[in-house]
Amino acid sequence: MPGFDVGARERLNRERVLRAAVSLADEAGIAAVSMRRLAQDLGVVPMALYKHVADKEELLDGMVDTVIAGIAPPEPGLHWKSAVRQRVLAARRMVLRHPWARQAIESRTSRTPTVLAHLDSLAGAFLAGGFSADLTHHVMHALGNRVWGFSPELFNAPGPAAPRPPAPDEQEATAREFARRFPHILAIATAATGGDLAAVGQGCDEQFEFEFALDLLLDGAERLHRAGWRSAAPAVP
Amino acid sequence: MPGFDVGARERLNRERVLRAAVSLADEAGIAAVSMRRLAQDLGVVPMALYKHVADKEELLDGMVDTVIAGIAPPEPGLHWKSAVRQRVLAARRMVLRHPWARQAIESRTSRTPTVLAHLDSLAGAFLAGGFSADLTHHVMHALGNRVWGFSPELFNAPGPAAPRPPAPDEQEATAREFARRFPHILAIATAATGGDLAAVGQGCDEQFEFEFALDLLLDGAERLHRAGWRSAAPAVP
DNA sequence: CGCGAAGGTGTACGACGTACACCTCGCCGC
DNA sequence: GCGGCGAGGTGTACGTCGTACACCTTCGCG
Repeated sequence: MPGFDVGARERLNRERVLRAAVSLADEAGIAAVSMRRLAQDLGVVPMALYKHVADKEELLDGMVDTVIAGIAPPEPGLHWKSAVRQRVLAARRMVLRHPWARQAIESRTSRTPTVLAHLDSLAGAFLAGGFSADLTHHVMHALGNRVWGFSPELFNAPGPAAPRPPAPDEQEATAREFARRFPHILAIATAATGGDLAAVGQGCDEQFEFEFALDLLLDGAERLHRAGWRSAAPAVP
Repeated sequence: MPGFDVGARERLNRERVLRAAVSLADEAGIAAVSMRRLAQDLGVVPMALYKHVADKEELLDGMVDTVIAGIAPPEPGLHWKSAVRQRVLAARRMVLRHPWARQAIESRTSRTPTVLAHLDSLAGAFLAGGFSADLTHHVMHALGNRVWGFSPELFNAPGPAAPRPPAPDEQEATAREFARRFPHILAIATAATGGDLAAVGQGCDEQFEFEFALDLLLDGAERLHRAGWRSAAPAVP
């Protein structure tokens, strides 16, 4: 009965594919995003996706694009530092909503217009604040991945599940061994918990670390800017 | 004829496996490192590798370990800043020798003893310089991936080959469009080449960017240290 | 009404990681 | 010498992946 299929799914298009992929990644992790699984979620045969997306790489690019496009622009008329800060923290909120985005962004190689637009907006804030293009360039590099709202996890990034919970006695032995081999790590890890040794395992306040680093960099930028920083002149013509 | 196979390959062991994997990655890229291909290089059947390595994850961990273990420690008795700088730049030389290491490190989730030893040594330099554990902790986070000798590539990381060389006329149109949509990017990209528009495509001086960021962070750290920085005290007991 | 293109299908191929059962040494105490 | 035992290497097989290619269906438009 053609024309009668009540629940007939509407046609696919690029946007529906990307949104489904983002949802799938949100719910089941980026590793679960395979062409086959995604097609299944869309009630369609795997090869159908290839009519809307060149290949899996482009799918990932599109997913990253989709979430980056949702980063809120800062209010207009802000001081450059606040503008940058707002935009970066907005990016961070996005990354916290889509934890897979961190890894996806890191693995992307091409720079799509959406990605460029974000970078452009950030660069624009510095330039509007009177920074030289030169200094802006270097400061953006100094920010690094923080422009995407994340910084690398230096210490713990335990996967879905920790390998195994050790027995209490061997845990004690392990801790002693750790303290002997990596005393400085122990010192700074303990510092993060205010001296509470037992709390060391839980990692640190990521948000604080992120803002600490962001401010360190922005303050450094401000100091250079005020000091009239310019890159060493190349050989004069 | 047992006992007669003149060129009999000696037995495998974990180290031989890891070294072969590193060589393979050096020569053919990290994507070429599959259990099957690696086994072939070693003249052995794929499953043989599993007697020396639990699974592919552990292989990658081992490869990262192998190269990190080769990072030169800084000379003793250095000022903290020089010590950190030397060790980080040594890490960078390692990453430049093994370009795949960047991606591999980023994708690793577990922190092996070798990895911890590197971090510990770095933390130790700050602490020996009189930094509080607290400040050291935050500064290490601020350094982020730079402790491994790389910073994220904000702009170009073209894969093995650029997608395709556009015809000159459409290139001109593309450039005009780019300038219209991303004026700030254009400004800072041009700055990096000293105003040479034609040279924009080649990216920037990565080494310079790396050291710029590193120094920005280290100088910021030094300023905080000298100012007697301490994290906001938690509610007093 | 008919046709061309856009969108969806079915089948198939060659990778990949790795579970599991097996074989084959080399070394050990006897 | 000898029996056996454990570490190391093998063979086969399964399920998953991305995607090439030929095909069919549906829709919009002249």
